[in-house]
Amino acid sequence: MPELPDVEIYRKYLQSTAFNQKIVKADFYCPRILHDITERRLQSALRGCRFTAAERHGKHLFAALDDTKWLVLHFGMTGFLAYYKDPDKQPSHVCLQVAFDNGYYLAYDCQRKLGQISLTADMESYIKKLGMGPDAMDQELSFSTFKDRVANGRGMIKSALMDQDRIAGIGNIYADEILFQAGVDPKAKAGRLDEDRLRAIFRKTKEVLSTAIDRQAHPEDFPRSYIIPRRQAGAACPKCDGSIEAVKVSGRTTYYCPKCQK
DNA sequence: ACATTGACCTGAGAGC
DNA sequence: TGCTCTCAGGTCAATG
Repeated sequence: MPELPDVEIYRKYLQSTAFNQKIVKADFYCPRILHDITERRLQSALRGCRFTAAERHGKHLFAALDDTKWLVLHFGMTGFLAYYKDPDKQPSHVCLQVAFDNGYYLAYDCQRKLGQISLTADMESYIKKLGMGPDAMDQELSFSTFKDRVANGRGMIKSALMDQDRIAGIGNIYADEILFQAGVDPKAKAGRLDEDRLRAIFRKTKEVLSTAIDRQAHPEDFPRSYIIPRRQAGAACPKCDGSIEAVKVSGRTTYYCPKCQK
């Protein structure tokens, strides 16, 4: 689930729930999710601290601990956050549970355990180390930077959009939506697209992602012209009288309308 | 340089 | 009802 819009919603959720409360305890339930850090070190980094800020870069969430270090959360395919007081509200695949002094808990839940939890003193260098490109929603991201990063190579445009090293934050389903809204064939060669199509993709990237954030990433609340709520082969295209087809692009199932996307 | 495949994990849903 | 099969919104490494 968690692509840029979902992680942005988690960021706001964290901000509006767990901020500025003292952490009294942290419990870990799946060691494999820890990345380059031991349970002990993370435990001692968390205890006694408060979450004081939350930033997002691509699909990564950075939660500041007393403004001195960052808890880094990546959600894999199935991760999410939950804040609750009643232990009955605890979700079923908790990997990390933080207890606060007000009696509430914050859980990082990840059913398939494909996410990662880490710690860093410096967010910028962490991002750099991972080789991530600029965030897709970064206000500073200009068309020319976007073009330089995305419109090169012989690969397909959908793969380029999903490549976190080029632009961070776009995953399988939002790549499909962006290309559907831009009217571009997901298999088109990234390096062969003309200026107009690239501009359309750039514009739709911002538009689709911000629309998704506004709608809380609930597909049922997306505009009627969106393809995301209709991700099945044979579904009616929301823009023409054709129908949606499923194909594989870089191994990922891709839904698109062959009539609208050339 | 790029596409493809399989691996990492677990569970939901389809089909029988 | 229960079994088996396929698939899932992410990423990485190995292979062609």
